[in-house]
Amino acid sequence: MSVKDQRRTKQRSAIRAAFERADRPLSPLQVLEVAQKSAKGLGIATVYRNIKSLMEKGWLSALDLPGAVTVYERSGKAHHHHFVCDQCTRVFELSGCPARIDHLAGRQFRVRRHELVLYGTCAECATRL
Amino acid sequence: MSVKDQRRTKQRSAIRAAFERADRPLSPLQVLEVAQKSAKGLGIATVYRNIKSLMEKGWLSALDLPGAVTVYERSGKAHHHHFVCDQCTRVFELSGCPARIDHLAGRQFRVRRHELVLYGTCAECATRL
DNA sequence: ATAGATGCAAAGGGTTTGCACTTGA
DNA sequence: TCAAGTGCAAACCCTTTGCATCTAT
Repeated sequence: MSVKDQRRTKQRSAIRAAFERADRPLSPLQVLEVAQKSAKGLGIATVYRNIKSLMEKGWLSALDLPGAVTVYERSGKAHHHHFVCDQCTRVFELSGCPARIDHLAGRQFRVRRHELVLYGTCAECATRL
Repeated sequence: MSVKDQRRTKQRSAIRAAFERADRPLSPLQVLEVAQKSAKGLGIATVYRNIKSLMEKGWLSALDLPGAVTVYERSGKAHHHHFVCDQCTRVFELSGCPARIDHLAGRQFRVRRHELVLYGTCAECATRL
């Protein structure tokens, strides 16, 4: 019974560090790129396996945005929404939430949560275009 | 250079008919199943190709909800959002759109569009529970 | 020593594409 | 006739899995 032993490996540390240092949600591929800098030879399968276990531990939350691959971020943040850049596909966190957003649904619906995603061009890509 | 000729084929008719008769958005696989009844031998590739061309013609719109495969519905509706019932998974259309929703993103982002999905329980399921 | 962790490559889903054949106009 | 359209299978992209090897403990 009991929790599976979790060994301390450099791959695991590098993956967690990638999320801890990121200021935005990361895709598995983005995690791989960042983590490979400190864990040579790291494979994508290990990234997926670790993301899965970090999800199960509740350390990570998945963001399944329309039109983009699933990205992951550390759990426990305040309610917020996201901006997706159409050019570089990076996902940014936005703070705040429009008031009364749940009122859009009529009285016949009981709203429990919502997802809001803004799409467009980020500052960096706007400069490049 | 002109618009490509569009021939009338039984496959194309069957695919369009599937959408015309459906009372809800359909996935490519669901379209295949329905359309094969009137177009024997219809292949999934043809479904994808026709969906793509119907999208380009503006006849179809994609509904890319988080956590589900992309489904398609006939276009022509005004800008709207959706409510997804957690119990029955049906998707309902909502009318209207919160003012200033795009202002959530700071000045460094150029917002071009947005997606808003409300989740909860629909009236029917609320009664049943 | 030994079970957990990893890397690689192959396998899986869903979607797209190359190609030769079919068919509408 | 002959290019648009189609079916099939292979290719792709992202994610998962099998397996032999490696390694933290």
